[in-house]
Amino acid sequence: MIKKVLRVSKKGVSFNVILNERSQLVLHSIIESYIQSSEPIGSRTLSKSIGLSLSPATIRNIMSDLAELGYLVQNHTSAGRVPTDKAYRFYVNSLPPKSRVPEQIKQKISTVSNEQGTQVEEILAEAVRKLAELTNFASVVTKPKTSVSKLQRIELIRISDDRVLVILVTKAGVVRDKVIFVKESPSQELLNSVTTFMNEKFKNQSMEEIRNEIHQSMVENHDRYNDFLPHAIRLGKKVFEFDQPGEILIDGQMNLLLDSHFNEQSSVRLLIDAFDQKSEIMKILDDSMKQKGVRIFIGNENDFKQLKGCSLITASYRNKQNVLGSIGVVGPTSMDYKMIISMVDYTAKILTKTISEQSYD
Amino acid sequence: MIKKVLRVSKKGVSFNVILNERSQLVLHSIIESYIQSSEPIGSRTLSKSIGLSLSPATIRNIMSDLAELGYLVQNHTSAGRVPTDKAYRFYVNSLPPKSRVPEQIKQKISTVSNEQGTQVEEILAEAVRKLAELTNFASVVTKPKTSVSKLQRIELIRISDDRVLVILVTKAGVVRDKVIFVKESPSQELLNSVTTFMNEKFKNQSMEEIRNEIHQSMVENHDRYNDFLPHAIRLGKKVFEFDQPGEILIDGQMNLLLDSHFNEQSSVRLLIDAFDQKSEIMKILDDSMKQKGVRIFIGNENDFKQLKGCSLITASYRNKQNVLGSIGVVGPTSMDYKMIISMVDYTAKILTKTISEQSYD
DNA sequence: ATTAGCACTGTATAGTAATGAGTGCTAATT
DNA sequence: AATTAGCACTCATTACTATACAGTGCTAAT
Repeated sequence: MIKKVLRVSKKGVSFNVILNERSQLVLHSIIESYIQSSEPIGSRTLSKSIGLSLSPATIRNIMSDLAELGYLVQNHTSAGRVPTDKAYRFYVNSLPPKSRVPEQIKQKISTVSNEQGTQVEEILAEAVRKLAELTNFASVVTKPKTSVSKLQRIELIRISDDRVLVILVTKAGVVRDKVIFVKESPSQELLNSVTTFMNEKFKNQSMEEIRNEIHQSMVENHDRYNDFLPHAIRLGKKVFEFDQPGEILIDGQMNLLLDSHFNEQSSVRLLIDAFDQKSEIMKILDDSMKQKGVRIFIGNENDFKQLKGCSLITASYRNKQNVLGSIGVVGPTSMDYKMIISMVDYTAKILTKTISEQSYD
Repeated sequence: MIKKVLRVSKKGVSFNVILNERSQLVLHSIIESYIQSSEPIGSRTLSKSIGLSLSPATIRNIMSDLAELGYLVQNHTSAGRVPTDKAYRFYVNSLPPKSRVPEQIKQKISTVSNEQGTQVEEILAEAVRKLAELTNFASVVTKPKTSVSKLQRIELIRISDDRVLVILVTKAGVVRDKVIFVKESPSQELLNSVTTFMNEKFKNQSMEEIRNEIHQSMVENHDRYNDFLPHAIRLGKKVFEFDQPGEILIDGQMNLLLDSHFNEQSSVRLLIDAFDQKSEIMKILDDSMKQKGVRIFIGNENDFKQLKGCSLITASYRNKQNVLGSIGVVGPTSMDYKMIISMVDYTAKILTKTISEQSYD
């Protein structure tokens, strides 16, 4: 027992040792093998498959060390060892920053609709579906945040005495509609004036900014203007209260249920609930928007218990001006990271390209 | 062998005999018991639980007859018998036309949003979710058909040189938007004229009618009018090409995967595919729109193989004028029909009520 | 027409033994 | 000092057997 700890601790000062090259290689091999087969690999087989000519016994020693450092666990005494989240983290960190996407995969992803006139939401739906299909896991995408998105056009349409239909078009090409209820029963003429006014005033501002500005106006200009403005402001307030929760598209949850890694345990229920709630997943995705490139969340790294045993690979997509949202894949921690990462990355790029072309500017 | 057939055939002329009362009662009991426990019931247990005092042996004889008539099957020699689709059909037909919905269930369903300003689609989403949750099966609803729905308002908005945003609002309260591409780069003034024109002309007509009328106009008025009309017509044509496929919302597919009736067999894959395709399910739902009240499709009755082992309970919902769509539940053939039927029925009614209130007229 | 009784069938369950993959440790080897 | 061979041990998996049991079908008795 003590002997082993010594053997390892000799390599460095701290116990959180940087593994020597050989250990790294062994760990790497174990992980890749496990990713491929989903089965623990034994010392003998590994000794053959690995490049170095090491005897099973040596490998066993190394594995024992790795276990002690928390990279591997043993489900029961006589079973092979299985990588931990820590191991996967080590693995993805050691991965080359860019790996090539196989040409055929590229093609399949590229077919994400570049037809003219496709709505952003449809594009997202298609992307997320493709991703789920290709990876055989679940895939997730956030819709463009209206709050950061800039206003392209607003329209108010009277549809009945007490109802006004509001249409917001953002620069990102997202159309959003909502019926608001009003007591004043405004005429279409009034609405038209308000519309023109708003389109002038709020041109090129983000929803967030507009909302703030309206809030300001309500405080400052209270009862100071003519008959028209209060109307406009009151309407405007309602209009920009546009806050939809759960703006997220999911596809391929089924894949997870059918995946051998999950259907054994009853943890599936939890996972489903996680998808149902959306909010937690949303949080992670939002988080990943703040950063460029691919982000990887492994197992318990996100302190969201329900995703135990899952990894999340995400990448953000944007248009010419803004980061709009992020798209990702949820799968077992033992997923094929190389492949999934490159797929997500590539899909996000295609999304960015397609949506930029559709944007209004 | 022959003896048994005789015993049965004596009761009536044809072999598709109307069961005598006692046989009906036995069959009924078997089915209800199976629905409850999902396990084949033996002659002894049945003999006790059933009201009539019949010995197991007699029951066995009756069961044997029922089997021969195709109401029951035996999975293996020494197993109890299990109801067939035919049995379920018999069962639901014998059910009283209306059964009460338990008060607490009513309450849960009733909470389907009656807030003002909720969009129809959100209402549907909520209903279908509730239904899935309460039944623990999958639930399905078709969105209101735009084609039969009457036009409330149309709006054309220029958002860039070559793009026009079309907003259609139907009387049912459904808002639909689409970006169409135009070569002529029409001014907003022109669009406004077209809008006014269309709103006048097509008031209170169904989409279907409008489409036809436009088609007519194109043939008849070819080049005969002033500068404006051709524009309008050409635009109009594009506008009313609005034909979205797969207008269907699904919830609770997961429930089916987790249901003991399905996760054994690999037929789950098929079921999932069925949901993915949507078109077949759509067909059944559309079918059920044509008829009032609750409809029930048991197992292979719909000649749609993928739904083997499933039953579908549907009911249509409407607004004041039209039947708009239908909502339903998909579950195993051994579902609790009484309960599910009343739930679907009640939900459809609530939907009708809620949507009627939201409709514009 | 109904029922009691008995033989028969096929599933499910538990217990047992054999197999085998894998480890941990010790002693020998390099 | 690091590596390796060898051996004992553990534990999951599999196959096999025996037993129990739920249920039927048939025949003969009521």
